[in-house]
Amino acid sequence: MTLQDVAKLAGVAPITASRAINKPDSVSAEVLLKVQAAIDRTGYVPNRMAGSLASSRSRIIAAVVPSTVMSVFMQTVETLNNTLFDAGYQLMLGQSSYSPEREEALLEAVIGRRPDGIFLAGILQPGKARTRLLASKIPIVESWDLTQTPIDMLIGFSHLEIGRAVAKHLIDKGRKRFALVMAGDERADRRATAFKQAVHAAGLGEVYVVNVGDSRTLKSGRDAFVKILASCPSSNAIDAIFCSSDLLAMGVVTEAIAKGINVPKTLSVMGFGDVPFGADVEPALSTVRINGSDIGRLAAQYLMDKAEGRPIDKPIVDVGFSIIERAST
Amino acid sequence: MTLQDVAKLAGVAPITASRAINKPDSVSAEVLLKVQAAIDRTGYVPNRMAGSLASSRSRIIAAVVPSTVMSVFMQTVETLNNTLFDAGYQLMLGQSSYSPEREEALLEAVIGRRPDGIFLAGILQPGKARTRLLASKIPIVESWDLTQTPIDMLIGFSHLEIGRAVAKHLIDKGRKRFALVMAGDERADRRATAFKQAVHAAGLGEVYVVNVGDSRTLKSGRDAFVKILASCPSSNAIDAIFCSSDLLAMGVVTEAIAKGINVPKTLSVMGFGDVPFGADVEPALSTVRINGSDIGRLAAQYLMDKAEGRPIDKPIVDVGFSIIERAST
DNA sequence: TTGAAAGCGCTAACAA
DNA sequence: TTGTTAGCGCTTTCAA
Repeated sequence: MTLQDVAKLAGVAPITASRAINKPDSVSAEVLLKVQAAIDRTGYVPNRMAGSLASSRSRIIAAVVPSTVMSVFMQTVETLNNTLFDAGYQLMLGQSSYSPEREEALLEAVIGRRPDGIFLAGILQPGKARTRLLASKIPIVESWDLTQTPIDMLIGFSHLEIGRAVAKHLIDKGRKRFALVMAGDERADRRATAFKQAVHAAGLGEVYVVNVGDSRTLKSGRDAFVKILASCPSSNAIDAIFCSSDLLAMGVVTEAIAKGINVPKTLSVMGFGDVPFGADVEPALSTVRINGSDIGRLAAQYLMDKAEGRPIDKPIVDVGFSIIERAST
Repeated sequence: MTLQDVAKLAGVAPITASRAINKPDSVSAEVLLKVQAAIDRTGYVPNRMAGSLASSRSRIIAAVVPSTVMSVFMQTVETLNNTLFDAGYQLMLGQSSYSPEREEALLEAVIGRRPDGIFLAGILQPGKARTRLLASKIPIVESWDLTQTPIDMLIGFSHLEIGRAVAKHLIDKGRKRFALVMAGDERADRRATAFKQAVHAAGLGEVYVVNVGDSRTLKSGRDAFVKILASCPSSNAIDAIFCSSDLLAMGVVTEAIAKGINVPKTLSVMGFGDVPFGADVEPALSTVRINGSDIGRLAAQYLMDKAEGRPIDKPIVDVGFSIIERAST
């Protein structure tokens, strides 16, 4: 079943059938009816692959994320996908699994598909992939971070500001002894750095840091808190912990409660990411909220606008964040 | 940059350059070197869209899931995606948002892309989309359920058996008064039905059911438990609850603890899906584990095998499930 | 092992 | 409003 067949059945030229399908307004009512009838009779589904090749417009957007299971990026991807689909686009999804090599291979494969746009969770460091992407002229949105030199467009927020804001929040609560529980993640490192600076600027002591590596689980949060308890003298106990994800924070809270430590009376715990159920656990988790849906929606809009030749008036957007104060602080 | 350009630069015919790229073994070492050099010099990335059209092999697999955020299907999708990528395939991801209309539109769009295979989270009910899919001859894996009449291939497990197994587990623990907390989901309904039958067969009383509709959140679990408390006389209180997802179960547990009810002493709670952190909350959550990764890996294998013309010797596979007993029961 | 010719199924550009 | 022609960038088929 090809457009040819449908056109023949409808008694029109292939291009007329094509127009009836893609730009129904540009065709007479009579033709529209005949083509529609032919399609219904044959069950014809246009081959978008061929259409893409002929028009150099694939109507595919690729998204590259580090991971998809329990990932803070998925809300963004979901909204991105839904927004794109409603506009006639499809999403190709790639996972880099936090590996730069894999990310590079992924990007190479992605370029081969000639997508009309690429969404990146994060900012791409200089390297072969970045050079390729730059050369490809494909519209690109980097995200979840800020930089003066994006490849193309950028929709993010400042991790430094977050570190400072969280420190301020905890200091305002009267906390004095801080710890950080962090996954091995460059963005988390920057939040941590800003957090430490703010703590020092307030004249408060050393910040104790636990790095959980690539293990972003609730269990790691529990383990990290055990480590903190073991390492810090109870005479001068940690009274506030900022974690690089909500799941880690929930682990810390779980372990603290299991050890009979009151959250938030004795210990404040703060997460990052605002998982959907953070408000409903006991105690409800204070956290940093990023509006992932906003990023997804805006990214879809930007990518489609650029692909369709519309101008982007603000290619770098800071969507900000909110400190969500709940029971855990 | 096209294959033409690269071929000209290398001093060979386009088809020879194509072979150097795709079947390096079928080409002399000398040619390989020249083509490789030309590619390196130009930064050429083959246009897979054109290749797909010419060869009728897109090396794209489409996956359709109800949702992606906090969804039990994501482990499957992640493994599916990784397995495919390692074999040179890309994944297109569609979300039906639990809407049959959207699913139908999605499937239509998917067919238009001429994927080499389609993965469906769940079983497709008879209807227009199913007919289309059947007619398209595209390899298809349905999943997460069992049926005698799949569209093509099937990798799943029995929801009836799960309902029975969970009932047995709770009855064996000496529980007598049961409730179900269920999202509006046909598969959950079947688990519920089998659960109720097993309870009745054991001579135990009516099962109290709370339907939370489309709200699969921890909050809904909490609300459901409030409802159960309000509706069931304390003289004959519910002592075991089976939930249609782990998140709902955690909500029930959270609310129970908040109300001073001991889990599991006074109340047993069982989830479904085995979220990654279920083992690490307090109390650890008993649940039904589906090996999502196995499903994803096998689905990728089946889809690629069929796409590449290899025979499938067992097109219907029951991957089973495990009852994971933890502290909450 | 290499190449020439033809064509995958569609749409852009132009003409009627 | 409709049609003709040419071609998107690659691979298949067949021949050398």
